[in-house]
Amino acid sequence: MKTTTASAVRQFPCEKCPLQEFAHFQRHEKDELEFLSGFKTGELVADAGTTFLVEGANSAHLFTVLSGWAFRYKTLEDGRRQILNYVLPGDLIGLQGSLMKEMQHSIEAMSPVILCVFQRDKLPNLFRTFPSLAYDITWLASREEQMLDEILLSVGRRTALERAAYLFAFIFQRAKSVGMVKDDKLFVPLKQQHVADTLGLSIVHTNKTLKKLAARGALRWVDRGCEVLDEAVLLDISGWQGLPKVPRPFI
Amino acid sequence: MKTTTASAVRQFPCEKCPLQEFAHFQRHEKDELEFLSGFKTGELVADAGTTFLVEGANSAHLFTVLSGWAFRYKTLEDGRRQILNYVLPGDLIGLQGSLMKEMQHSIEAMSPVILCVFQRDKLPNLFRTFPSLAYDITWLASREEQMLDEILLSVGRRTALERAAYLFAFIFQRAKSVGMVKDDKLFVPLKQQHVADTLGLSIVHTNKTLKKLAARGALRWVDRGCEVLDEAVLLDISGWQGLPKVPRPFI
DNA sequence: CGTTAACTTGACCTGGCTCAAGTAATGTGG
DNA sequence: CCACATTACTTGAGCCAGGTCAAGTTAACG
Repeated sequence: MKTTTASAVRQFPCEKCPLQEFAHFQRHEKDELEFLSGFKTGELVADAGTTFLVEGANSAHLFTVLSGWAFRYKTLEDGRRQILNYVLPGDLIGLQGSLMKEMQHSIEAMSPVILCVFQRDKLPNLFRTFPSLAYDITWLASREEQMLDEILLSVGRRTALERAAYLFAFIFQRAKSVGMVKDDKLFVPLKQQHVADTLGLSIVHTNKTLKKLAARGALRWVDRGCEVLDEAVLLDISGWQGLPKVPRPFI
Repeated sequence: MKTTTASAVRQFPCEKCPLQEFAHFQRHEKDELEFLSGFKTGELVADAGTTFLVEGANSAHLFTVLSGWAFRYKTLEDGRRQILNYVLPGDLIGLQGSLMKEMQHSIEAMSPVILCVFQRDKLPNLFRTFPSLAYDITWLASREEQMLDEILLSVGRRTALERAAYLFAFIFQRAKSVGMVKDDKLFVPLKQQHVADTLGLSIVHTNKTLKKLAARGALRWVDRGCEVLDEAVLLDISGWQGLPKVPRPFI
C-alpha cells in the first residue's frame, strides 16, 4: 500500500544531517544548527507515486527533502498536466503554502522520499531570530525562480530534441551536486510520460525524440527509469551552458 | 535618444509612495517606512525600449517599479527570445542579482518606467533589522515563482488560443490591481512580437490567433499597443480561474 | 499465466512554422 | 509639406514538427 508516514524517531538529527556532507552545500553555524533542531518537528517518508502536497490544500508544513526524487506539477481542468520542476535532496518545498494562503501546485514522489518537516507557523520566528536563515530561504526561493526561468525558455523556444537534451543535462547536473551520479552515470526513476509532461510534448513524440538521444549514446531506458550516460552530448545538443557552480544554502 | 537616467531629486519620498494608495498593497508600519527611506538610494527613469537590467551583469541595485511597463526575458545564443513575465508597478526586480552572483535574465522597459532604487549591499542589514520586510521580500519572490508556474503550465499545455487568452486575462488582472484599468478597459504598450515571444509562437501564427480574440471582442490592436476589452471572454476561452485576491506586500 | 502498465512503431493528420508579398502607419530629411 | 524609409501588422501558400489513432511488443506483477 502506498502512503505517507510520519516517523516518531529522528533518524537524521540536524547535527548529523546527511546533506551537509556535500561540498555543494553551505554548512550551518553552530547556533543555526541548534535553532534548526527546534524548528524541525519530525521526519516523513512518502512512497513512490504519492502526491504528498496537493494544490489548493492549506498545508501546515514546510519541508526539506533529505533523499529521493519528486516533482512539482499543475494540471488543467481537463487533465492536461505540466511538470514544473523536479525536486531533489536539499530542496525546500511548501514555501508558497506557508507564505500565501495555499499551494498552487502539487508534489508527487517518484521514489521513496524522506522529508524533514518544519512547522509553518514557526517561520515568522525564524525570520525574527535568525536573519541568516531567512536570507537562505529567500536565496532558495530565488533559485527556484531562476530554474523556472530556464525551463520556460526551454519549453517556449527550444525544439523537441534540444528541450529533451536540456532536461537531462539539467537533471544530471543537479543530481551530481548531491552525490547521486556514480561512474559518471545517473539513474532517474522517470517514466516517459513524465518527460512528455515536462517538455510539453505528446508521449509518442517524446518517445521518438528520446530514441534519438539514445542513438547518440546520451541515455538509455532501463528497468523502471532512465539512465543518463553522456552529459557532454546533452550539453552539446541543447546548447545549454550548464548551472552556475555556486555553493548553495539549505535549511 | 533612449537612455536610462538617475534623478537626484526624489519625486516620490516613501511616505508619499504612490503605490500605497492601492487597496491591493499592504501598507507599511511607520518604523518600516523610516527604514525604507534610508534603504532607498534614489530614483531612476528608463525610457521605453531600454534594457535596463542585462543578463550576466553584476548589478549593484535592487528596484521596485513605481510606474510603467517592462518585461523580463532570456534569449538563446541564436537569438530566439522567451519573455518570462511582465513587470508592473509594485514589482521587485533584481533580487536574483542581489542574492546570487549575477542576473540570469534581462529586463526591458515597454514604456517609460520609474524605478525606486535600493543598494543591494544593504540587503543583509534589512534582514537583520526588519524581519517583517525580509518576510515581504520572500513573499514577493514566492509570488514570482507562482506566476511562473502558471505561465509554464500555459506555454507547455494550452493551445495557442487558450494561451493568448490566458496571457491577456493575466495582464488585465494584474494591471487592474494597480489601478491601470479604466472603464473596464486596459491599454498595454505591447507589440505582437512581444506576444509571440511570450507564448512561444511565431509572429505569423500569433497574428492569426490574436485576430480570433479580436473577432470575439476580447481585444483590439490600437495605435502603439493593444487594448484589452473583455476580461470575461478571455477567462472563458482560457479556462483560467484568475489570480487569488490576496493583499500583497511591496518594498 | 493472465493482466496491466510502459514502451514502440507506423500511418496519417493538423496546428503552427516559414517564406513571401503585401498594406498601413509613423518618422525623417530635405 | 512631401518623398521615402522604416517598423508593425496582414494575409496567403505550402510545408513540417509534432499530434492523434491504433496496434503491437515487452516486461513486471499478482
